[in-house]
Amino acid sequence: MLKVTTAKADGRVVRGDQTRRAILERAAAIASVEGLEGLSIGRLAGELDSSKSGVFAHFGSKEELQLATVRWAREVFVAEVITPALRAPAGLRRLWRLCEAWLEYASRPVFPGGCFFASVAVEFDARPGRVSDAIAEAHRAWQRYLEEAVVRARELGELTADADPRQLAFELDAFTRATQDALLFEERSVYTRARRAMLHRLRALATDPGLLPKSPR
Amino acid sequence: MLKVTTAKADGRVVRGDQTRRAILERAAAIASVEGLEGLSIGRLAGELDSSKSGVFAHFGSKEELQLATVRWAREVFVAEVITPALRAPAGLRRLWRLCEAWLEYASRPVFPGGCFFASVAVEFDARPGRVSDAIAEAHRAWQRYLEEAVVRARELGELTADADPRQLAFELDAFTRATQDALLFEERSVYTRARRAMLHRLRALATDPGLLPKSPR
DNA sequence: CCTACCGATCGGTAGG
DNA sequence: CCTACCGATCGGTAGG
Repeated sequence: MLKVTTAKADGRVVRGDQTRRAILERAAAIASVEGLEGLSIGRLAGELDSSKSGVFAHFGSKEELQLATVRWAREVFVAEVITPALRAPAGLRRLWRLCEAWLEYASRPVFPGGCFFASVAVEFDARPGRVSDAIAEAHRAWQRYLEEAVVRARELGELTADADPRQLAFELDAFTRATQDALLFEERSVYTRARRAMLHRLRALATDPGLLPKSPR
Repeated sequence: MLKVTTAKADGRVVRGDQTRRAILERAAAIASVEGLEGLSIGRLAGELDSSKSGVFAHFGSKEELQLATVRWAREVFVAEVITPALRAPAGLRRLWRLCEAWLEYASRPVFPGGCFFASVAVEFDARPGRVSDAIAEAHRAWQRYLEEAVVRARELGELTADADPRQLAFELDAFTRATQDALLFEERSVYTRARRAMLHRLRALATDPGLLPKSPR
């Protein structure tokens, strides 16, 4: 107990947290390219100029490292996509900003392998276990968030009453994920294509298309 | 040379081909779940009650095994999706059969991990090399095939002139791939959702909606 | 096709 | 946080 206090006092806990964050940042980047199974503790240590056991000690098992990486990526996703969209007024404009923020997040790219969740969701979709569950939960949360944004836009009368929130969220999500091809083909035009598809779909259901951008970029 | 002839005569080459096909069938099934990197020669041998070197000898390297598996999966895809659609008359009906055959292929499922190409395309999208190239080429061929089906339907006057083939192919392909969620969430309703999305999109562009199925199933 | 092996790397542990 | 190690498994080879 005294030791913990001492550790805090001399900054060791703070340094430990910074190291942990540095590990997770690198882990998420690697996993977006190589997958969460392809992510190895030895390689991670090598890239961070640390020892294997030094990395290992922060998590206790590979599965815990994977789970912590999923949680970290989720925080990045919220900061990059959800938070920026909250600056737009609720309703259709926020729904659109959500779509646009996703495109920016995927195309910048924030993770070198494109959207972290698009990559690992496919990797774990046919595997059982806690990591798969955590990925599925994060993915579902994003789809629910999109769906709720549709519901809100409809409540505000900015989408027609016959817009099916679950169906529309599915379609918008499908367009975002299809942009993963940009990496495989090294062709960025797919982001424009996704943007056009989303805009076209929303325009058809909008009561006031003026709330959406004018031209397909 | 004489030896080769003898081998043919006593059926060894035929048996070799059968073994090779059995290996590739299993390899494609494993890879759709674990990925083409997660596919190991040792595990493959174990599942086939063979020895590691017995499997290895058929391909010479892991990369050649991966390439042969991609070619095999491509043949399966053609037999399951392209060939059935050719029974429909050219134009909008064939385009629709193509979409429907894809849904059946993915949902049956032909591969335990869903669509083989949807799985490995994401796995290899940020990696260089021959395997990635082969996957990209197969994926592109499917998109081109969809696009050509759109062009043909438009030439026959069954789709309006303003239907953009590349854009429409992108959107239909996006809906097919979003069905991969069915495995992650263990929820088959996503196939119905994809079907509805495709049908809705095609109806809006069809000059005679009577060529498409009446009700969204 | 087999057994028997190679060096490298994996996740994880012991002891400090 | 480190070095040094464990058994298991990887892709690949030798020799038959």
